[in-house]
Amino acid sequence: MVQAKTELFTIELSETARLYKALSHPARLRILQFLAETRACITGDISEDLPLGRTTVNQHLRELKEVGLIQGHVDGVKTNYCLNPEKIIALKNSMNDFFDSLNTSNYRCK
Amino acid sequence: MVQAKTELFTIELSETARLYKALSHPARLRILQFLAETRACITGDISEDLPLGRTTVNQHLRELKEVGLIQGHVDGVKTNYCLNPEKIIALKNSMNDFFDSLNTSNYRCK
DNA sequence: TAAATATGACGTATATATACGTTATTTCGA
DNA sequence: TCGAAATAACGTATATATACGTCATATTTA
Repeated sequence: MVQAKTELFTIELSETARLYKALSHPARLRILQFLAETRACITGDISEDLPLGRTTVNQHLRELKEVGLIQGHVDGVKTNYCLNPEKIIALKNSMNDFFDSLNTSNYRCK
Repeated sequence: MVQAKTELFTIELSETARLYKALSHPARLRILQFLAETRACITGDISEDLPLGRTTVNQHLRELKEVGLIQGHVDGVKTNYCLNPEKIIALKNSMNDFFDSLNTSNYRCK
């Protein structure tokens, strides 16, 4: 086996890393911004706003949904996507916690 | 071509995504914490602290160095690694800016 | 009811990431 | 000076990620 060593780390670290990974692609960041701007929770044709194919965008949406950052409500043929504010705030806090844990305030090298 | 569509997005978004990607692996998060704890800037044998081989750790270190989150000072045969506080703080701010830009305070779905 | 539309699921090709062995290089100490 | 020790560079195998075409399904609406 070459990978999957992710389990050898703290659950907390792994979970944090998983969230960062969800944000590690510009398309997904853009999708989040887009959903925030048009809080109308527009359908999957967010693809109109992106230089990517529909299926690709759908894939990114799925990834964001998997980590809970967005939600999708089926409405007939369409699917309304929207942010999950609670999760977003939780993520923000988690990030700040991590950075605070680094505590670089008095950090001195060497 | 199948990938490299990263260039089709804002430089800012791409850069932000690149930073998140640097944080998307538990080993790299752990390395940052380790460097923060033992602010002695211990050598590359950070590998002692990780369930990974030396070369793998070195690779992660290189990635962190590439985005500027850590620095490496050669000291004879050894290399002293340490955090780059400025960059870390900048990253933290960048993250908060991004999340603030989402402005979920009055977000309402649908 | 039939055709159009919107999606998600599935499959696939290519690019990256991850993990690590091996080798070359550099430096310190005997 | 020579060998040991610490690294970085390089190469490679496997796992994931990315992008997209195609197809099946479901919902409208004509």
